[in-house]
Amino acid sequence: MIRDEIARLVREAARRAQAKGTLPPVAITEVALERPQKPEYGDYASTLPLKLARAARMSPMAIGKAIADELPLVDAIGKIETAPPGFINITLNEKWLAEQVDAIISAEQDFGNLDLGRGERLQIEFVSANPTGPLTAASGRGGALGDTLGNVLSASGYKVEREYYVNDAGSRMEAFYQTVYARYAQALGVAEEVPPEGYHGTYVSDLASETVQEHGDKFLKMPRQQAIDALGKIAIEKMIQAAQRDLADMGVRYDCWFSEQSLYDASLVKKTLEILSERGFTDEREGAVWFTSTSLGEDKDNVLVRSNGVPTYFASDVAYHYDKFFVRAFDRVIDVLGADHQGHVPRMKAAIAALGADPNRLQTIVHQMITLRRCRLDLRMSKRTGDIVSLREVLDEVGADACRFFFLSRSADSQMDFDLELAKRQSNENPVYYVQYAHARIASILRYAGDVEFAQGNVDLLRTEPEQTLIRKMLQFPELIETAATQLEPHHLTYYAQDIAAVFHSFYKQCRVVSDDVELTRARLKLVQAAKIVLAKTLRLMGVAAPEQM
RNA sequence: GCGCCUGUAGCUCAGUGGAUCAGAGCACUGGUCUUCGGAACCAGGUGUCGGGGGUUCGAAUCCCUCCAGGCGUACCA
Repeated sequence: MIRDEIARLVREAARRAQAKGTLPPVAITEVALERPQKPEYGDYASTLPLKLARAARMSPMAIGKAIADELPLVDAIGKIETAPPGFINITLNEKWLAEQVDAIISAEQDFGNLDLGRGERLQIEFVSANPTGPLTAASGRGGALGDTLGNVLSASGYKVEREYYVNDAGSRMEAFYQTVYARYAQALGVAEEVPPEGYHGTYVSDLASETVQEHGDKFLKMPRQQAIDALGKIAIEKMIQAAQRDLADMGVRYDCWFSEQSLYDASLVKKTLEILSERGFTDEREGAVWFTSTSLGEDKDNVLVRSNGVPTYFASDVAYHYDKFFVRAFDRVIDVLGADHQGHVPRMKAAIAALGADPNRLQTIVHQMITLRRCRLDLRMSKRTGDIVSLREVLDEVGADACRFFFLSRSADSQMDFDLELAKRQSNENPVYYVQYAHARIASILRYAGDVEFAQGNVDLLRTEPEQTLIRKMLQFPELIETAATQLEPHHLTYYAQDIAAVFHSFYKQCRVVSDDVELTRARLKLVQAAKIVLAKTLRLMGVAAPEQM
């Protein structure tokens, strides 16, 4: 991308200045170009002179001049200026900018794609909510983040696999199974109590009656424990399918739904425990098996196998990550977690190190909690009490597009309030509609232009300020992808989408596209076409629809 | 107690390895339209960047500390 190209030129210019002796031979630090916010400072600015000043024992302005003198005036660069206290400001060339419209059109949907990943195999795991209840609105945040990040990383040259870890094993299962059995029995008029540690939400009753409809009372006729297991499995299957539906309706797709139970079935949990043990990272105390993470700098050890012989969730999760790093051997793994699981991160990293892999191959995105409100009241989010707002409800009320956009529009680090009533009431003012409207408007212009043939349009005519501003904004797109991919911060997309929509609307207001001037019409149709490509791609990465009309 | 995250305009929030960092949207007020979609455009900001210290030529950004909130800190997941 052009920014990196210019950074390279600046670095080379500095080296040339050193070769000539106009700049002392000090180490050239990384040339990071900034994007000035004021147009008069150009498109890119280098602070290299300020950074070198101390070591070079020269005034930053003099360094700036020495470097600027060596900068070649390539096609892309229109103007080079040094500005106090020591900036090198670079303005892109108008003609070159105009020509980029053709470049965008020919790149089409590949515009902005990068090759940061070089084909590296990367797995991103997200949501992975317990299947013992419906997905909550909170899962929507993980879904939007994970899916969008997956899109961005794919566009950045990674070979991405998306995965949902299904916790279909472990101690919560039994409580859920018991609950299903009780509700099933109740649906058939048999008195059974939901255990206190069971799941009290009404959805279990719904599941039970559904099962009665499909299977009748046959489970009451078999041995109790057998019935509990059979009913439980049916119910879990239904819950998983519901989760798949919810996420699909939000535009989230997975390559793999990975079963926790399968780790036990394949004896991978056992094997992983053996490896940890062989490598000297386990200890037996009070009848339990511990992972001695303190030896790896952790503040505490963690139980792998309880004194009753049952492995903990942590044990199977270590096995799961063993599978990720050693069996399937992904180069990189990203786990998207809610803040309520943040404590899991350090011990998981320790476990990966203990297994013999570089823990830096695991990255985590810990997103903060969301607080749901309805009519100013906080809503609890617990599956066990059943007092939840489901993702389904949010999708139905707010719509998938607005929902995704909203979840994405804040950095994962910040908590967010989600007032359902507000989200509904404001839906017409939601930024997502502003962005989609810009896309629909573009589509409309292209429809209006009808059969005007503009493939041969001369983009060199696009020299006015609104046109050039739009082009500049489009050229920021690859930089945006890079930021989102390297920082793992998809929220920047929503801001960019609003920016480019605003710049387009402004251009539209000032520049008549289809007019009597045939040549200008063709050139501007090309610009509009390019804007459509960029806007549509931005929306697609976010998983938001780019409507032709609305 | 300890750990992670957060505190920026009335509200919701951006601000990518300091300088060219005081920003956007919403809300509010006032303008713009004889033609391509007005769900639009243009104009309007006196904010101790939670408080206080520190480093520096320069800090919303880095360090320390205090305050406030969220989440962790289980032989739960």
